[in-house]
Amino acid sequence: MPKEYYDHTAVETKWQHAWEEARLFLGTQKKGQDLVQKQYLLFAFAYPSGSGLHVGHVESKTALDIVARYDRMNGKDVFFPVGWDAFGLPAENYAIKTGVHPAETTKNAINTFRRQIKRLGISYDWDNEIATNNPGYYKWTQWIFLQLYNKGLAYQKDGKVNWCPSCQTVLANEQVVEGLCERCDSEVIQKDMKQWYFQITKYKDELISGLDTVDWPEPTKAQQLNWIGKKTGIEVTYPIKGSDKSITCFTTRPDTNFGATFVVLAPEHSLAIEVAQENATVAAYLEAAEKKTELERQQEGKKKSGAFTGLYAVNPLTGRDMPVWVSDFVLGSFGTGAVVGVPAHDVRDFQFVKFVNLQVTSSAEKIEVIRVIEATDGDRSDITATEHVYEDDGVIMNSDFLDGLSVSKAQEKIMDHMEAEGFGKRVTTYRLRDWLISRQRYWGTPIPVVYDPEGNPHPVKEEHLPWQLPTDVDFNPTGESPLKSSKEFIARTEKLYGKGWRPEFDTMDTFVDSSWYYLRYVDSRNTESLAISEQLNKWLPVDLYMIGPEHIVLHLLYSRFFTKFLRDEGHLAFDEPFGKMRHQGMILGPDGKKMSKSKGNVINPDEIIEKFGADTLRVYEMFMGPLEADKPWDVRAVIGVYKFLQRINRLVSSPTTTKDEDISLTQVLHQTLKKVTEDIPKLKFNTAIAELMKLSNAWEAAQKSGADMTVSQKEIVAKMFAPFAPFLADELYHQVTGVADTDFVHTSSWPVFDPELAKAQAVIIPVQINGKVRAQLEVASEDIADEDGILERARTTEEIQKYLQGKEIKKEIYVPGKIINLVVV
RNA sequence: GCCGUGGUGGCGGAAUUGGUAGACGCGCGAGACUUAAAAUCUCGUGAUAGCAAUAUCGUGUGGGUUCGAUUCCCACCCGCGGCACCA
Repeated sequence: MPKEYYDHTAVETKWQHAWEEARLFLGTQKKGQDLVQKQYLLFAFAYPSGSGLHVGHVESKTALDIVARYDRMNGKDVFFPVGWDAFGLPAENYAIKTGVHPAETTKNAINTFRRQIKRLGISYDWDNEIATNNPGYYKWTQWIFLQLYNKGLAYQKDGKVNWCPSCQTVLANEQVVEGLCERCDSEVIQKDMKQWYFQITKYKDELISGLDTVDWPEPTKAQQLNWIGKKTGIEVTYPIKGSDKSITCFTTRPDTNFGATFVVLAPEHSLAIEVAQENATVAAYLEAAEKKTELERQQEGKKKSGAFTGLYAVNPLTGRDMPVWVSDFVLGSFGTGAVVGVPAHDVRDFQFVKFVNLQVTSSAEKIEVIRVIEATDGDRSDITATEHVYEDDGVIMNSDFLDGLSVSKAQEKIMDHMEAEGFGKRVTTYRLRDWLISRQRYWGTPIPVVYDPEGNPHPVKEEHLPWQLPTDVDFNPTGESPLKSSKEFIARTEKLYGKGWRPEFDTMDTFVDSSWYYLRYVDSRNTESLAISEQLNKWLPVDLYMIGPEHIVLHLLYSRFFTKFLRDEGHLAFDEPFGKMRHQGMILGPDGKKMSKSKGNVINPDEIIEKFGADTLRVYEMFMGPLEADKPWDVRAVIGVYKFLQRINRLVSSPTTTKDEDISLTQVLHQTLKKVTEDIPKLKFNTAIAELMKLSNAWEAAQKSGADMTVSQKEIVAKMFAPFAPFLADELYHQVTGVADTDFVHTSSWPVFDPELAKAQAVIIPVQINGKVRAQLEVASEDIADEDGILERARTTEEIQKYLQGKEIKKEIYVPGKIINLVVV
């Protein structure tokens, strides 16, 4: 490094230690104290992975740290805690591979993360650090379980669960990705087990309505809504011809029911199973369908298959006989497990008809396609190809008393009619299912339940909490819960509850741990309660939550459920845990692809810090682009930021050559201050940094002509850098002001810009002829309202005159302060 | 297939209640300093044509609205993320 460069390592370690020594950002819980203006900033609970901090962590942590430092300088009470989502499968899998105990792995990983984060200069309040594997924490995870249990919201249920043969554990439906295990990509099979569930569905309607009260990105809300999946539709009952039986189908499009021409049962439907007793074709089909995995059924989605039951259902609207088929494109778990087919207005139905009509021999068995909606372009032609299937809005036709109505009006009318005639019943369905929390794993919070000798579950007594995770455990997978191998665990249970009693051997889904951590922070060392109400209601809800898009559905939904439950229990006085939420984008490798070890495109933050310093890493990542966008890493651009910080250091720390302000430089300074002040709360860090770069350019130019900033102006510059490059900023602040090393730029107050100085002095107004810029007018800012005068000037400008020769001005447009357009012919 | 989201120079990006497209940075080119290099500084840098002034084109593609469109409307193409054939 050249001599004139400041030594980033020396500067950064110096201030890191000075802040630590001064306990600068600690003790912010403020128990028993009033708050000026609270600002609870929360970073998504991080899993301390063995590979250490990732540049993606750096991005979101830095973004929040900028807000934290800025808000503190603006006099707010900032609460910015940190903790670890420390239970989880990776540590257990690592233990299985290497024999190193998960507790050991986790401790080491946390130490690494802690060191890296401190080196980055994130101004966390480490006093409140928590980790979910700490008994002092999971005591309260278990306590919440007991509260849910007492209210009947934690219950056991038998049923098919997703079983991952590799992880040897059960997965929630939500954790199965395209039939594969979310974590290890093994194919998931179905298995019967007794499991613990939380009844999140109790809150389904409030989980919907609460979204109206939070400041979240709209697409995030939409994803939550889709996940909950509230749908209003109608169950229509069709009698079966020549029988006293009937089939009930659920549909959201009853408006198309005059075009219904067939019915399909899921292979799991009871009637299908009944028919299979005497119909060999159907029996064979059911057998084949049962063998298919969820994945196969998905993959074969477009390739329809099925078997005819020989039955006909009667459409009461038309009197038409509708053949009843069995097909696995209909899901047994959704609606009623039976669907009425309208091939003209549903692509899947049309494809099924195509399959059937190729299959059957007699034309009487072929299924008809009847159009009942006229397209918005007036198209009423027959539907003969998949591309013509019309699923959109339009005008109803071929539908007796519905003809001429819009889709939505027809839906209301037909549902009224079906209910009045007694063959339909309006129903609301939800996609959301209860939350399966049992895991047959070691490295998690033990479920606080014991079983009496008859096998009946009983909650662990509260005085026995924390119900400790045993350590004498063989965590190698055997297909059974690892906790079964602990002698201590069983002995403990018998000692406390009696001979023949057994503990629950399953642990909880780690999503349970992370569904309430934001509550614990505000009173993190409390041994009597999960946190006292006064602290909870003082700090929460969270004012800014920064999480990656991968947590949009599950974590948020579960956290919101816990918050609502604890509110109902009287512990919380708010309904939603996270007021404002924003997402950071992904930092991609230099090749524009997602970073991964296998692609070899991973950028290690430690290396960047060593070469260029934490300030450079921070400023670079903030300068890459908008926070929420995915951005590729550019190795060379990092150096550009490094040089920029070196230049700022040079400019601020060089001897001040003037006492008098240079007015134009002062104006630029205040314009910069205005922009930075406005951009930080909007999280528009990339443009704020661009503005600071412009300032350094203007400053350098001013120096060449003999001008300089005054000492107090340099102080403003140092303060503006404090949120972005906190180490350099403190170094410069001390150089400029000469304050003692026990004072810090981070405890100084944010400078206030002068609106007069920040205002542009003169406005450049482009003059267009027929929309093309031909000249520019410089107009003093006090004159911009003078429309006539400005238009006159525009017309008489020399460059404009030549375009007006022999032409007539048809129209003159003046947008004050923005543009002039002369329309000529 | 469905849902969401995005597409702007060689690259990252800036600018949208419709008003000079390309701020800022990277890269590249030329120059200054230097024995030389590094570092630093200066100038230039959307494309095409031209010595130049300048002209024309230009924000994924094709239309439309408008005095004026990256921004609004319609259709389409491509990338990314998510997914549950959800009736």
